[in-house]
Amino acid sequence: MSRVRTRYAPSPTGRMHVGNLRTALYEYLIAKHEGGDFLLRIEDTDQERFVEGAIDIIYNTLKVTGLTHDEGPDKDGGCGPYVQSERQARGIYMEYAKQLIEKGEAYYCFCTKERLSTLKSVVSEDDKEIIKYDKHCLYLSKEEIEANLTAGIPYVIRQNIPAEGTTTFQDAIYGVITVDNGELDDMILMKSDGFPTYNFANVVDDHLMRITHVVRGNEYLSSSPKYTRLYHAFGWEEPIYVHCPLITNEEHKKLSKRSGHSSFEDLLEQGFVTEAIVNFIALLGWSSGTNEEIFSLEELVKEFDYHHINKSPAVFDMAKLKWMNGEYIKKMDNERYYELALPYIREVVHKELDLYKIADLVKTRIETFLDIKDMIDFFEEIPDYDTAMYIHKKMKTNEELSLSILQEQLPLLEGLKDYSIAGIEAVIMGYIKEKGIKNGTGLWPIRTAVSGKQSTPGGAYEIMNIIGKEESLRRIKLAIAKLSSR
RNA sequence: GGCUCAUUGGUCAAGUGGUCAAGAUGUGGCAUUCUCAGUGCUGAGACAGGGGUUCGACUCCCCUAUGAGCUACCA
Repeated sequence: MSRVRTRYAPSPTGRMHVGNLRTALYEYLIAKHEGGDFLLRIEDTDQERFVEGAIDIIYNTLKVTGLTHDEGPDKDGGCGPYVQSERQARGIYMEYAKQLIEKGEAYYCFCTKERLSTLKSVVSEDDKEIIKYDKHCLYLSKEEIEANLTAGIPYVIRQNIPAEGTTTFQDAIYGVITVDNGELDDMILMKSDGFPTYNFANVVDDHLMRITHVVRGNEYLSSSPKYTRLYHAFGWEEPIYVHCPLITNEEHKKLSKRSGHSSFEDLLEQGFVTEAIVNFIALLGWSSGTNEEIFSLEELVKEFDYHHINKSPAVFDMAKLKWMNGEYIKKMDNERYYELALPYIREVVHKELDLYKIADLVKTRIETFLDIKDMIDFFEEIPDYDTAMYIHKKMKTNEELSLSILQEQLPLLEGLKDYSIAGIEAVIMGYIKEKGIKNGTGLWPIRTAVSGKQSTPGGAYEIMNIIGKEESLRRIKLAIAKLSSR
């Protein structure tokens, strides 16, 4: 068997859609699982949609996710160029298109947009249109074609698909699929601007680059027969097709920009880490068959068997991604964690506090980095809270009791020299023991007083230690004032 | 409208003729804890419907329903 070669062939049109990223991931995994090659090819045949900077996004995404390509525009492996506009400039596509014309498998078409539009027919009020080319130009004589060509009339080259018969292809996931040729449109291979369409360039390049497994989203399933016909027309061996199930939003519709989390960049902005994103999308449409769900890229390479890819569409479930992200944050080594978390902490904490300690506190409690802000804002400034917060049935405490507890603890804390967590604990626990009250009864008022929050990351000791003695006392006195003037 | 594909708990999913139909996430409860988180235990929750085939169907076939994708000089 020949060496496995897969390719990621994105169009530089903007952000990295998670569906595309998953395709890239699967392509990488299929290749690496077999020790094969993973190539990058830029499909920039649509000049209209080209977005400046999009290529950088592609490179950067592959880099940060670890999907390292073996060949590509920046890594020549002998199949270059790896950018379709450059290949177009070399006349590669036109050359092959002409081969097809000679074989009668394609033909020049000089039809204008106007004529084409008369072919459209509106079937229902749902503006569903059937557009099928009528092969008008297929019947042009050689002389007419020559005349048109020399006259410089714009043309496209269309694939010639017979009206009769059927076309069958095989997909590794969906099995054997057969369609009537009558259903297939004579699709355009070469556009009037001299560029190939995706449909054509893709087939030509996949062959020239010796791609063995073509992985793509299942929105291409219905056009696959046309590609099959192209391979047959050339007499080329078809690659193994691996069509992946669609990724949808909560409404079960194709994930689009409107969902707000359709791209890799969106997710990064929303506080997700790359490993979690990769892990999560790997599981959208694929399962290892075991109960394991947390996989590093290396583990995925080892485990990935594309035959286990699912057929049905998968909903992109943010709740589960968040959970998984939290798992990754918890396991993250501190150096990287601080680097990622500190910027978010600095957004809300401007005082001279030990931000590392705050980071430690939230590390096991956040799911995304965006969770940090609301969790730690009280370190900067105590919020204006309601004294009702001191009423807690389970802690067996209320406003009166809290007031007296705070009043009694205040002098003890004022006299405390060692303001370490252990030092604070010793004083407060000493008080609680002496009074013979529940831990919660003694601690609830304090934690509330220094945080002004119902819930906080960490307990009273940790908070007091971080905000320091002076600020702790200020907040406790404030609490006493609040409770007294109730 | 036509074509193609799909259909196991809310979601991701295991499962390929005989299972009390895994697991995860989410969700309810209990316990532990100064709150939160976490951890432990525990609960509820699924084979779209109808016909076949078979001794026996989640698993195979057909129909229906529902959903999705495609139907561009976009990919």
